[in-house]
Amino acid sequence: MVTLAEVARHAGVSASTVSYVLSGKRSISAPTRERVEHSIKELGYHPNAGARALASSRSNILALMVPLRTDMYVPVMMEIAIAVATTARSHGYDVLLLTGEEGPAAVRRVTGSGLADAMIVMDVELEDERLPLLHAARQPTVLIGLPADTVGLTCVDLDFTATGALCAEHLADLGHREIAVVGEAPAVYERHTGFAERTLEGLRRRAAELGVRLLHRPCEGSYESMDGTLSRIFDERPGTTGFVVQNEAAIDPLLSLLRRQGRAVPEDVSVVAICPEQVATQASVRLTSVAIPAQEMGRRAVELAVAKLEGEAPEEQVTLLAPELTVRASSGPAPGAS
Amino acid sequence: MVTLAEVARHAGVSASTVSYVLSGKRSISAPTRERVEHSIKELGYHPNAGARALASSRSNILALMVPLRTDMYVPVMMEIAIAVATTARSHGYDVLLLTGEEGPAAVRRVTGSGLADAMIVMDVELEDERLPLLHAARQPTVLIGLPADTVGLTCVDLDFTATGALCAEHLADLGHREIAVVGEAPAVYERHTGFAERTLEGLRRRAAELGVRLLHRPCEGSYESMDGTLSRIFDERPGTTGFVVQNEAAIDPLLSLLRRQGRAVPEDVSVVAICPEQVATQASVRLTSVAIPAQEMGRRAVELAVAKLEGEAPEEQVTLLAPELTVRASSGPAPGAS
DNA sequence: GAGGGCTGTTGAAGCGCTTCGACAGCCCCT
DNA sequence: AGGGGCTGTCGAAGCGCTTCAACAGCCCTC
Repeated sequence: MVTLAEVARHAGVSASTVSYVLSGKRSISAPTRERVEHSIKELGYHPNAGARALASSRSNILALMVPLRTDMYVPVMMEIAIAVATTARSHGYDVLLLTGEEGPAAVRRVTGSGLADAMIVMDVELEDERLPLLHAARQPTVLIGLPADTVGLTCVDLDFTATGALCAEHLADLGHREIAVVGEAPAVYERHTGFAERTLEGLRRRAAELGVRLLHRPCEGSYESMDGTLSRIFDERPGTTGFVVQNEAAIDPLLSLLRRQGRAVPEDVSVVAICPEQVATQASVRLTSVAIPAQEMGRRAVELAVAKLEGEAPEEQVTLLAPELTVRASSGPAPGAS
Repeated sequence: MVTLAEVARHAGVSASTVSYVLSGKRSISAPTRERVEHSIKELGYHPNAGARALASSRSNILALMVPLRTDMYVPVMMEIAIAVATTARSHGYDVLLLTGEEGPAAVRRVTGSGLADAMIVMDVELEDERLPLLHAARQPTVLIGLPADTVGLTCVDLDFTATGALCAEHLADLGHREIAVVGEAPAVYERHTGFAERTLEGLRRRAAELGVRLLHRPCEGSYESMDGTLSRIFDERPGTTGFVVQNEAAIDPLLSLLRRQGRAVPEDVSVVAICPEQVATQASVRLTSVAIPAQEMGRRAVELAVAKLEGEAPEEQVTLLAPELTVRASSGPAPGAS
């Protein structure tokens, strides 16, 4: 284990000089710097993380809380997590992975121990029980998702209200008068995850403005439950010609079932999905969709966290990413529309 | 920020006593222990992670390297990662998330800085460039996956050779004489990921033993590429009645395409999948499958890492989990078989 | 030519914890 | 009654790094 002191001795300078070469917090003459850098390389020196953290009260670690449950949007979560890790690295931070399992206790542990410099919290519920703790924490926090009350919080999310509105609008423009929304699993609504409710609100409001009828049904991601949900939708609203799908696991089942029922997409029914690009382009029909910008969300979250750590960001800041709808092969004019 | 010293003062004992109460490394009388514990609670004390790591040269952190690419088995990765995080916590460790992006550099950084006490590496290639570094590292390492040479390494993986054999056997038992294997994406084979090659080897060997013809085709997870692959399979081997699918993203497209072609599952063709249970049970046909025990793999990896840290595990140890094939609705007797 | 302001470097004081060796007091044995 | 072995507690020495105050030497300026 090579230490700073050994590097200093090897380079014929003091320990503090080596430290300053490393951190760049003081100017060091070129010859000295080179000598030190050479010694570092020659000895294979790596600063000890614990000692650094202790002396500087900075761990250079960002904590990321991911939901424990794997009942929803797994690929999205993974993509965000990877974007967070990658972006964090590019700013010199490592990422600590916390599962939601411990809940508020994890927040207490991490903020109390100084394990991480900042926290990024995913899968925020409207009245999330971690919020009070996060407010009280010394460390800056960034939420991916929007709680009910955002006072004093930094949040990043797709603008799901606008997303819902955009989907409603697209289908209405194509002449569809009866739209069915295949929502997330019931559990998602029960735990009051903001994005599901906001999407629905956006859909409802815009649909009402445009005089379109809307029917919302939560749905699990399985083929079976999609089958049941679909039957019930057509029983209740036989005139349904437009679908908005939010549960990405339900997309394949839906397309498959529609085909089996002899309903052609997009000739008989149009489908708009809210899902990552990859899912939209890999489905059996290339899907008209609003992309979930997972990477962008992860990246922004890290950048906000880093900015807050450097004191360059305001306490309260809600970043809503504007949704973009890409028209592909799954949506078209409503049958019988002029 | 409450420190150990403050707790000690509050409890009227010395700092070392508090430390020993916390670690349990020396016996402390009940009254003293209670007094200290009370003070800890009252002051809301949390030990400082950096100071701990410095003094004890233990960070209580496990590093987990996940692959950067999201081109394969994302849900499996996520499940493993979550199992790792959960199990680690139950042993008092936190998990540092590293992406494969940095490659060997990440290994160097983590082992050099003492950031983590041990490493768990996923997505190991047959001749992985990180292996030499891991061998040289002070920290114990556990691989999830098998490289070509396992000398001196601790590895956990599903026994993919046996998995392949099991699939071949199941279909052969049902009377299928021509089997097609829908493999992983070509890129997976190009980078020589062990599990794909081992599965194939198991399939081939057992198929040969049982006198069954085998055709292997790599395949991307998209509907389109599955379409192409399927046509080519039936062009080349019109008598194909059995399928083994390894790329879980190809499962839905395959079932969907077979249905569209008027081939009934399992009456006309049988399908066996290698995938997580959830995928098998949620598909449009409940799939006969060999489960990928993601949770089990994550859990075992952590337990091995912890055992090595406590000096209770041998240096070299390859744990191959026995595959289990569950018969569901997608496989049946070959048409025309007696 | 003296004073003031830079620049580059240093020594030393911690950061908060673990852990080793020491030791006080007690019980038990002979 | 005295010695040996426990048990429970303490003091102090670091762990390897950051950072502050101090200062030596230099160039400029008036």
